[in-house]
Amino acid sequence: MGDSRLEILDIGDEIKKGRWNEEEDEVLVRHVMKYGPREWSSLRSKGLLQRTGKSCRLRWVNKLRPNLKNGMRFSAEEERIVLELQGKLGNKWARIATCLPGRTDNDVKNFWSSRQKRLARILERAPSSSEAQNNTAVGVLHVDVPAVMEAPKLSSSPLEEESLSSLDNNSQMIKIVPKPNLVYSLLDQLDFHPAYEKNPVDDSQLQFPFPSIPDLQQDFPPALATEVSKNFLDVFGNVDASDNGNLSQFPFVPQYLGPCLGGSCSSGGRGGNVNPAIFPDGFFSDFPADIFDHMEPMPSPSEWG
DNA sequence: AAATATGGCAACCGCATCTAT
DNA sequence: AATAGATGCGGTTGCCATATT
Repeated sequence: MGDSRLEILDIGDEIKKGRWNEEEDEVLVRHVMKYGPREWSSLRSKGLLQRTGKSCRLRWVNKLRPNLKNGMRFSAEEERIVLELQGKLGNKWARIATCLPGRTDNDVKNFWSSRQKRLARILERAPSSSEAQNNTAVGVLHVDVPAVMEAPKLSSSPLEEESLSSLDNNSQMIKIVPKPNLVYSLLDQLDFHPAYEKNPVDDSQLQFPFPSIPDLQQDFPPALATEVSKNFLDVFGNVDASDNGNLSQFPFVPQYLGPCLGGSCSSGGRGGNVNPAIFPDGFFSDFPADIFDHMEPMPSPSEWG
């Protein structure tokens, strides 16, 4: 293939498709650090990448966004949640993913479809109904066990070992699976620091030291929270570009509380994962489940005035 | 050892919805 | 209100690694 940058130059205005390389990831991450997760099309219009805006967004959302559980198998609990919610909601993968911190709609979709394929094959091989009548127990075992109760394989790959080891024992904080390259070092900055502000920043500013999250919380008490850049919240609260409505809930019902608290995934808009890096599992378990039901949503940003 | 099947995943496509003008 | 562009979602495809025959 050769140097991918030359490749991009060679193809002129053509759209590049297929796998992303490290250089492209780097450009994309820098874009997000500067402008936030939005204006995807500008990457192409500025000649930075030969990718469509959609492709850029997808790459960010599915692979580069902080706190994704890349390389980790679905846990038994995650599997249970997917099964339950798919039963309730149908194929609303984005909705289901909001209840699974670190998982994307694509993850959930892929998980479900491979599960379905597996089930279909098992059913294919299962004894016919007449055969099953002769040996019901075997038939049931073959079909039901893998479909509903299959135990998760734990730590089946080196990558997964690495991922699991990155879980904090007490807080279950999730960190990016470490990869020794520039993209991930940039992402490390994104993970813990506000790498960009309302206005685009110079590349020279995209480096340490940034204030830590606790520092920011001190610096931006709730009453001043609207001063915190939307870009910052987009990343740390996993808010997507169009999530103005969810963002509006900050600070009283922060985005990273997610739509699933209180036992309901049906309220709330798109996006909105709990950010485990900020609020570890169990953080809210001390509160009554319906505590947030009694809070009124904040007006949307357009109404902030 | 080679061929085939399977699982897992990344990324594209078309359509729907949202937002800005 | 109409339109275009941007974004989001769900379905689908194709590639690659691994397991099985």
